[in-house]
Amino acid sequence: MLSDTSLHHLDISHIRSSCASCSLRELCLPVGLNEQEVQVLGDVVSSKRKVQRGGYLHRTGTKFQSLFAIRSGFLKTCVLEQDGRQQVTGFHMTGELLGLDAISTDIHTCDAIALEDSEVCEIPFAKLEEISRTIPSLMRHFHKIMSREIVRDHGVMLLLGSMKAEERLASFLLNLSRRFLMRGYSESEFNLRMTREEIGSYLGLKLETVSRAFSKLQDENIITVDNKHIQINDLARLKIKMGNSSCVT
Amino acid sequence: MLSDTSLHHLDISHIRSSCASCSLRELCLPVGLNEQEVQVLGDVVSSKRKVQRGGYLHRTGTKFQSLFAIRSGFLKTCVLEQDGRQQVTGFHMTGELLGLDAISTDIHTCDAIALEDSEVCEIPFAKLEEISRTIPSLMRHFHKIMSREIVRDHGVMLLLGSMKAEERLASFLLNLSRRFLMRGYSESEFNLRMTREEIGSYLGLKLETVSRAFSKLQDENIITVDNKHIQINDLARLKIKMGNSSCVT
DNA sequence: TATCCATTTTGATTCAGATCAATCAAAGCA
DNA sequence: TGCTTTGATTGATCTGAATCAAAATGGATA
Repeated sequence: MLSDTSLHHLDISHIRSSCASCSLRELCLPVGLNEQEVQVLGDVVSSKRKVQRGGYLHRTGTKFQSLFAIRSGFLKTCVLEQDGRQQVTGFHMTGELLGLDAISTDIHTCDAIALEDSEVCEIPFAKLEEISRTIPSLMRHFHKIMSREIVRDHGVMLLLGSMKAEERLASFLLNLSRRFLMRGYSESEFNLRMTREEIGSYLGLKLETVSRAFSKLQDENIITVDNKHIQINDLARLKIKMGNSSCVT
Repeated sequence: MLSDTSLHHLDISHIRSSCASCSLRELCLPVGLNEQEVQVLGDVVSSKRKVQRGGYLHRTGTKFQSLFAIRSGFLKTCVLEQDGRQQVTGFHMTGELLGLDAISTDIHTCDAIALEDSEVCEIPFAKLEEISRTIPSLMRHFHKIMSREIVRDHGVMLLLGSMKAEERLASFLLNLSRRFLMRGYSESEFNLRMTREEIGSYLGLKLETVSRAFSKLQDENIITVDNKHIQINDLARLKIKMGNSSCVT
């Protein structure tokens, strides 16, 4: 259902970075590059930037210059309408690439806000396009990342268009679980970085509904909730929750 | 709100195509290329393909080879879950590019089905990547198209996550209206190519709700509905319908 | 430590949209 | 020409989530 933008499941352990300002190893871009190519890429990834919890990485309407690769931390992206309506379009963690939406018009179409102190590498997009001409595998990889974002969004559309509250939450938790696992963390126990309201915005639900769905899953002993701390007790049953509204008793 | 994938609002009238099999002029790709570059691109756009109404352009799970640029006609794309749940992810018309989701894994992640007899140009993706290395403006443009698709999807997410039935339908109609206008057709009068059920699937509503929303807008004299034929009587009021659930009486 | 504010949980009530069902219209076909 | 199928409309009823409201919890800070 929900997938994500990074390619961390690919093996990048063989890559050594020679970039001074920013360890390329941790980025999602250098997959499959040789030593020399990584060096070229290193020159592109110009600078490291820190964003405090609550701070903006970029704002809607501002000029687009660079993509941002998350080195550490946790961010949300959200779009807002003129009438004040707001929607969280994604939660983003280490290794993922932000700013892809802005390529279209050279203007950022969403806000990116840190949900905890975060660190990103800035990747000037013009330079990235430039060198991707000489490194086909980099270009290829970049296209896959963009495409993956489209696939992810289609998954969210399916979720928003056809799932019930509890299914949406199950889907959301399983998505987080898998992404934590891919990064070497526990898949069954983690801390949420976002509020119930932010989860609700992402899932198209009100915060009270999110809270009730948490409580319901806890009552069924599928998860244990302690405020932001989540323990998944029964991954299998959580998966069942996600995908069978139509055939459940 | 809902945007689309093409770049037809850009002026491409100066472009003359020398491609035998397929008039490039109508595609979304050759924007801003010179004569010689268009010729190079022409060699890439290998073949024209017809898809009958109801026929598949591509199916979920099949190997990805090519993007498809729509020359004429109207198609829908839809994703489906193992449990049979289905969701229309988009409606696509002349000049738009299909298949972007498949770049990610080299496998199509959605079905593309013609809603009327359609014609597409097949663009082998490997070749497109190849020549985009030598034509920077083409690469640039391709990136913008992908990014635009992401922005479009975010718009749909906002719609599905926070709009009421009537607002969703208004947004949908306005989106179609604008796209018809861009292609030189009437913005106030057109025929829908899809059923109420398909509209419902796209908008996260049941077909009865779509039908009721049509009737409601008609009762208010904002549109006139005759089965698939839609006349927009008051574009301004339709726009108001779209964006003010929170502040309306 | 006490206070304040944000967040979360839970309950009661309401409502928009789903569901169930009937009717109607148009299109294809024997 | 009647028959069947598909799609659209409309009505009645039901239900899941929103809304309104209150209480509980937690974290930050003076």
